[in-house]
Amino acid sequence: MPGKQAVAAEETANAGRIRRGQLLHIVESAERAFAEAGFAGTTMTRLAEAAGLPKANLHYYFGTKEKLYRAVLENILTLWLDDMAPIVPERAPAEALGAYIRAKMGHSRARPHASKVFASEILHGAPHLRGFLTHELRRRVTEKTRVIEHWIARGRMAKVDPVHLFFAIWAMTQTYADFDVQMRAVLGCTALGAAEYEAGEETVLRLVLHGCGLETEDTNEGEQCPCRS
Amino acid sequence: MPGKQAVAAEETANAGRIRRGQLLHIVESAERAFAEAGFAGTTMTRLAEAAGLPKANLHYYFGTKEKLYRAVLENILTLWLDDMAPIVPERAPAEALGAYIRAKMGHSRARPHASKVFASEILHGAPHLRGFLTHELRRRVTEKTRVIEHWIARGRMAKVDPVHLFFAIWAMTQTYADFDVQMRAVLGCTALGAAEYEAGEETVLRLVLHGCGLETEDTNEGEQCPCRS
DNA sequence: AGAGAAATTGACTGCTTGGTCAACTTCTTT
DNA sequence: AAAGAAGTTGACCAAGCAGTCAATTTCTCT
Repeated sequence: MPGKQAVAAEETANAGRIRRGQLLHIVESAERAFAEAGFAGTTMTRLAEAAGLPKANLHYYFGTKEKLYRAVLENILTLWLDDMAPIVPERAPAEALGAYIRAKMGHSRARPHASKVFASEILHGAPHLRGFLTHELRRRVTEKTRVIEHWIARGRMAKVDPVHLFFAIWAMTQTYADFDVQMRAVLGCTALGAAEYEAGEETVLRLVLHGCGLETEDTNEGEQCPCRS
Repeated sequence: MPGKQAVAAEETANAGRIRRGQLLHIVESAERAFAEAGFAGTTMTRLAEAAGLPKANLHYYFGTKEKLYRAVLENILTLWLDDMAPIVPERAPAEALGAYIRAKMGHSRARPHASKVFASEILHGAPHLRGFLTHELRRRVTEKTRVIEHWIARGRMAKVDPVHLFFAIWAMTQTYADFDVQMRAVLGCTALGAAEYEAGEETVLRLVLHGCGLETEDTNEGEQCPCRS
């Protein structure tokens, strides 16, 4: 029996081994390709080149370009929601918002292609993400909004519109992935390095924390910031 | 002679009257169409429909889809730079930055399609805007950066990285045009109205002004904010 | 009014696109 | 080892694409 079980387990572990590997490989290379040109601007031939496979092989696994694109999007969405985890009522507002901003900036740096695919999708009307936006995201934002309202009610941070605060944080953090070309042009550098990301993170932290009437960690030269209007 | 001049003037005013009108009409309707689907996602047939003209007529005026797209982009770029006009050393930082933010928010509301076309272009590597970014925009940012450094040196505002401050302002203001679909989904409304734009503007003003150690206008319940770390 | 320039447009074309398919190879299981 | 399942692939196709063109109408100026 144990032998048979082991064999069965080995079977299931083996079954679809190649499949799983190829699915992941194709989705990952497609993320990069879609980020460069968007859904409409990316051809199946280009996606095949990016994966180093013949076009027909991609169709074997995903059927259509649209289904491959959806797979790429879905791979990205989890990241999006998980970043919000630090925002819980028990934590101090400055600490929670700081952790959130750091997580978002980290993702902008580590997964710029994911951010670009997401941005391009929303920019063009989010035809493949309506459900995610109006259900999963909306629910999560409502939930986290209540945490912020709780902090405000307790006088732990300034009175700021929580939803617009999220819009601001999303915009400021994602811009480091989405608009990197513009930043590189303005800064006159060929790539955004650690220095630029650190300066960006510091700026975003400063604007958000001071805007919420909270002190920044790197400038605690004494007492708490009294901006509580 | 004066008669001949008048006639000549009338001639030049008349010559190309239809041309000018059609060029403008096509560029304006194309802006909307390109905003919806990006350069690659917008077909000449779609652009023709948007303008209410046959496809061949668009080719008569612009030659190629790419030239029409460039015309749309160039129409947008002037807006971009002109918004920065309020930022001059003579003005008070809070007033100047406030005016800049209001101008940018105003454009996001009045010309959302322009913002989306610009965003889509940069998102996909800015193949048609390299020159603008590395020359005109870079020069302008460097110039305005000096104004902010001047304010900081005089102790008129907190020490904030001026370039990243611009990145933050661009991101927060343009997101109201570019990501409106996401906002509408999260807010559960069908269109962003005056209320949403006012709440957004207030939030952006708050974050930027408090982040720069400047008081907000709507909350001057006494003295200046002492955040000057 | 008339002649030449400017503008309009339906019909067309060569090419690229997403997607199919049948022949083939490689794995997995017994 | 053998057979069936899973994976691979070059050749192919219909549809849609940007762009052309010649015939026609409308405009402008004298």
